[in-house]
Amino acid sequence: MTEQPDSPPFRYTAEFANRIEARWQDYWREHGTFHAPNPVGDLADPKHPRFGAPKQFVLDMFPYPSGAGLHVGHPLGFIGTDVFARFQRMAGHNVLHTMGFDAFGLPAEQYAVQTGTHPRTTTEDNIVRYRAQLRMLGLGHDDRRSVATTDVDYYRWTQWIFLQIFNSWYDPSKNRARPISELEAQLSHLPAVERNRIVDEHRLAYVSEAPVNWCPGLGTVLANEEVTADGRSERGNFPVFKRSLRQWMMRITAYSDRLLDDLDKLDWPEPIKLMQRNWIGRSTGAYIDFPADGEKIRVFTTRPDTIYGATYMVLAPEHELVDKLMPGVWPLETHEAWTGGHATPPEAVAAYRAFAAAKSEVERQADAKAKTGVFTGAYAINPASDQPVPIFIADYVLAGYGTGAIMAVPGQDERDWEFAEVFELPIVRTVEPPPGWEAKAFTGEGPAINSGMLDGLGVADAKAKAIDWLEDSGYGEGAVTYRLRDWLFSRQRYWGEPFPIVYDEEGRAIAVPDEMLPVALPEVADFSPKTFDVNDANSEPETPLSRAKEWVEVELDLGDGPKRYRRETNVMPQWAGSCWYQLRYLDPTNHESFVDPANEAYWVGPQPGQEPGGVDLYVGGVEHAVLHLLYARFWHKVLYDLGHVSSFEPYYRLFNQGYIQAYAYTDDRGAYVPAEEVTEEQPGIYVWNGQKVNREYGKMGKSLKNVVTPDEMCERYGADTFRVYEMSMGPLEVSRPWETRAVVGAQRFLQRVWRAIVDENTGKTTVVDTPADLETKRALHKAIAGVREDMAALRFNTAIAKLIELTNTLTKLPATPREVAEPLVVMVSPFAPHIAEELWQKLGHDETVTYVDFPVADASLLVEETVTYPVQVNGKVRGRIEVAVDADESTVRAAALAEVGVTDPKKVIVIPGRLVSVVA
RNA sequence: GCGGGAGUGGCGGAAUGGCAGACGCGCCAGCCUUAGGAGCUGGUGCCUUCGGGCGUGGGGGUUCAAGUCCCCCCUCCCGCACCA
Repeated sequence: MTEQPDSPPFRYTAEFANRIEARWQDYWREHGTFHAPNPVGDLADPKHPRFGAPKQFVLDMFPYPSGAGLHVGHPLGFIGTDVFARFQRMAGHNVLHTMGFDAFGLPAEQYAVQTGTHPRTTTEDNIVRYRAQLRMLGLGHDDRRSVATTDVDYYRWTQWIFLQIFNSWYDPSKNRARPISELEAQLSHLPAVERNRIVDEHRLAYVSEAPVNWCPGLGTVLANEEVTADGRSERGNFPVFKRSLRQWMMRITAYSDRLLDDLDKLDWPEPIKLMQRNWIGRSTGAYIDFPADGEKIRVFTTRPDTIYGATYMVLAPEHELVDKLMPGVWPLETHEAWTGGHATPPEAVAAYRAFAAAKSEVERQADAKAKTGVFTGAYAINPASDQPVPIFIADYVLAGYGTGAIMAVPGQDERDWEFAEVFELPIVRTVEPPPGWEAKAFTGEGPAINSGMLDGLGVADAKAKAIDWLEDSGYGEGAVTYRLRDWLFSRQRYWGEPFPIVYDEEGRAIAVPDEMLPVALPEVADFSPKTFDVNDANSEPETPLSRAKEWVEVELDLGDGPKRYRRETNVMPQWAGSCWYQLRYLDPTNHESFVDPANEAYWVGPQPGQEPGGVDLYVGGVEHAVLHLLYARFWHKVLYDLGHVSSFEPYYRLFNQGYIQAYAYTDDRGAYVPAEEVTEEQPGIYVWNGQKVNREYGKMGKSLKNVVTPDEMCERYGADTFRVYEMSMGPLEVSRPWETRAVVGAQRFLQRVWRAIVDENTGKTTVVDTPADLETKRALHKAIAGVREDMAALRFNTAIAKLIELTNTLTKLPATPREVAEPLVVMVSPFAPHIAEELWQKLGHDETVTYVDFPVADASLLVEETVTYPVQVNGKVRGRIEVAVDADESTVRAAALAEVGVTDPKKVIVIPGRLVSVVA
């Protein structure tokens, strides 16, 4: 943006802003302005003005330093936390705010593969670039505390925490994790081999052979949370297949109840809590065993009260008992519809299995309405009614949930009803529907019928009695199941934390002892993963580290003399590093432990009114609702159980910022055209280069040709303007479109602030020491009261509106009184810190504005002398009256009636200070 | 299908049940100016016969008073998706 040569030399232009911004950024760095003092250790500083003050730990979600760099959407949350952090400093808090980098993971590796450079090189370059972009925005970070997950000093502790998890087990009787040594002690009477087997089966991090999500396109397995509903990888959108593979798992399911119940103690948005609750998916009910030909078919049900209505059973097609129970020939008089037209049960079952396996996830969901299945030829006995019930297989029963088998109760379950209709199975209602009920299955509340001993009981009582009966008779037991599965923790990639695990000759996983940490990621000739055809479900994962032979084969002395071991060649998933980073921020230079207990207790320990402890404000996007946020809570709880931290939740208050989105434009061929060059010729008619183009709304991205970068905004307007614009364009939690041309409004505001205090021609301050008039004082204190409230509630957009209003009253004055200028500068400083520092200095102060007290409103100036009441007649404003603020109700009433000329009102309502409503 | 969130000027958005549209963009008029992607001042919901009328997705309701509370419906976004 070019300025006229004759513009005044001290006008607040973009160039001018850029000059002072660079200067203040240097100042902050040199003075360590944003260093937050720790209670103990390297970062303790008793001379700091906030040493020992009440703390505030303000945290941004760990960014991934992408090769594409930042666009204007990325810093929205970062600026929000910075504004809040600066406000909290001025409100007297010791504020910890910093930023590190979640730098391991697939994208870095993929980018490195594409460019042929080492992931470390690209990652470090990206971090450098990211840091420069962040610095330019004037973020008040304590840069001493910044960490990257890829730092060896950092992942040394990630490995240490992994070993803590590996070396512990969950004791259900104590409902917490305990050191594995305590389990070993309990089992000391057993022979070593058996003891080891039991111990290894109980570890919170364990190896298991189990069906996992294998993604050939990425060459790695994925966690359930990383697979979308339609069976594709969240990253890259490649097909994902279920394969049974030997993999590392984390026993997060042991924590299901605590992860669920402790949500109630957190200050999080309800939708996020709900998403976690749904993901964990606790259901309470019972296991019931149905005898069948010498076997027992165990089902899970949430409605044990309806057992008398179980008229058939359904197993998942892959259920292990199907082959055992299935007879070679159909029983006599088998219903034609049940056989699927096949001559024998084995043929029918094989055909159905093939049919079900061929369906994609998408097809299966699309077909959810039409129930399919086939009779196995076998019968079980309903233990309550003693009736034989046919056993079907059907794909509406999922192998992965509950026991992979259900008792079908068509009377009280819509799916079972539909299936029963298709296969002409008997339907028995065991809960009496309300009179006039004409629909099919009835899932509501009502008395039990056709249910023997349960008849007449309500649903809850019937459930309890049914469970008692099951437990007494040995047919089952009350039970709770969860949707949550254990967390698949290994990845067949290069760019991740190596496991601190070796295998001995027997193949037993053994922890690398603490003193041998870190296990550094070795250099390899080829760090690219073995790639496969994206649809090659039968391909075998091959880890890049397995090719580093001299690293894999290692001789170690683990206490019983030097022996040969083989290293684990999987690496940890990207989520590992972000499970605990906020703790490392607290004590980043500590070499003795991952965080000193005193520093942990000070920054995130339990507080009055904040029982779980944790970060005071955590800001980030909603996309991590069930991934990072669930994993990090789990790790934190393990650390808590083992006594390493005093808080039992990592993030006390969570805030989801919205996204900045953008318009993109396509021409007739569907090709994107540069959004910057598109003009709106008429409302709704967009033109580029003389041709009409179509507008779409969504993400910002290179391929959409609509990226706007903070770099370019800083250059064209200055960082302060950019910050003010982003904070003023709407509430932080709401997504909204970017509009470059509107940024100028923020610049005009800062220019007016500048001009209210500084002469544009001389650069000298123009404030006067004469007191402000009463009206101006009132405007100031009204602003102070409002801004303070808005800041605390993260309502930055309305806070800025109030500052603009205050500034606009000042521009009408011949000169700005100092007693208004100073608080204005202080209140502006969280949003526009550079210009605020510059103005603060011009007002004669030597020190940074960072630790100046935020103004407090004088309550006496918030009350006006007179108040204007609108007078409504039958709900419409018909006039207004001005009366003394302390006028009593009858005075107001009389004045109001006189004003609107009503002599005989039916009713008059006076709302003190608000309005008068007359019913005529 | 279930659950959650949201619908307010041309646009982003303000409004403890109490004057709808704060603040900003854009637009209009004026000032300044060498012809402005600059600055300043003022205006700007819609309709109007200039009295006023109508307006917060639609329709009902509660109330002196509803964007806000209640009921029904529509649209969009997000999550889950045959979870037994």
